[in-house]
Amino acid sequence: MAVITGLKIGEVSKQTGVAVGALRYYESLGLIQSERGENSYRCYGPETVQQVQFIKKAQTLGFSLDDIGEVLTVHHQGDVPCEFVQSLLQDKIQQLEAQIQEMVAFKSALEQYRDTWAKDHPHPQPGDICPLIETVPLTE
Amino acid sequence: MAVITGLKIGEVSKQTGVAVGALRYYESLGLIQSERGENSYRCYGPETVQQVQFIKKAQTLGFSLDDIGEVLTVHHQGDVPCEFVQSLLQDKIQQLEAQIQEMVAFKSALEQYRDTWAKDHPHPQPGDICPLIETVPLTE
DNA sequence: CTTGACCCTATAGCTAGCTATAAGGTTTAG
DNA sequence: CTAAACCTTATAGCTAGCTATAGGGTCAAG
Repeated sequence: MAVITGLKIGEVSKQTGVAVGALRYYESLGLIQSERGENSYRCYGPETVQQVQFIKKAQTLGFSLDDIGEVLTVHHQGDVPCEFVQSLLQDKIQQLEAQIQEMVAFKSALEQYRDTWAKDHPHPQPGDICPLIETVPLTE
Repeated sequence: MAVITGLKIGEVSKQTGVAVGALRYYESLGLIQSERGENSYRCYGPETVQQVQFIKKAQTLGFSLDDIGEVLTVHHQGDVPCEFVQSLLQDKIQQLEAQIQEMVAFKSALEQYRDTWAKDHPHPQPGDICPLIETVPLTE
């Protein structure tokens, strides 16, 4: 006879390193499930630990809880979500690349301002708060 | 006799392109000031337009409203805040560089996962949700 | 004289992923 | 038997820079 080990939320928390409040939050989002004992305590199966670790791992890859929920939905439909995960990952990589390029361009712009200002300090106009910033164009 | 032109908040909004609510928010943070007419309407001097544009320009450089508040404090103390602005800008550039490096490293890690997975699809373990994600180590 | 365009304050909501708190019920160790 | 250590729900708060809404007062044109 298999011993049915129902885990209390604090035990899941200790085994995964995820805070009790966060676990309840995941449950409110439908990422994990629990039964209730007669005390109304949440009662988790041992597979929950793996599921929570799955969430943590997916988070380290930059997946949002929303993404993870979609992955779990695919899983619960009985499908293997690997293809879906791969396409999500590819999206993340592309978004990251776009953000990096934006940030590099922005950094260059800031360096331009810094260097221009260092060489050729702008002349204050009457009423100026800071002539450096005042030279920045208004982008509408 | 100089004509005293008191601007109403909607006029400042139109001249700067900044929403009325945002202007009230800036005022709540002490970034701009107003007098009140007997109607209790805010009444702005014409220099307010330049001040709001200053805020917008500083924002395009990545300064937070908090930063901008500090710059304005220096200004209101009668000092020219250019040196302070330059040091803030240098900080921004360095933070940006650090973030870019983080993101590049993270992107490489994701690409590694993607490429490893593409070559050598991991074998599902019993209970796995998605073998791809399951191979990610738990970072504690 | 009324209608619409303004203005006011105060509060709630948005993003994301939680944490913290209040106000209680349960269980377990001593 | 009591106190600590759990558990429960519900709500508020955090970041930043706002926007949106409710519920009102004021003002200008026709």
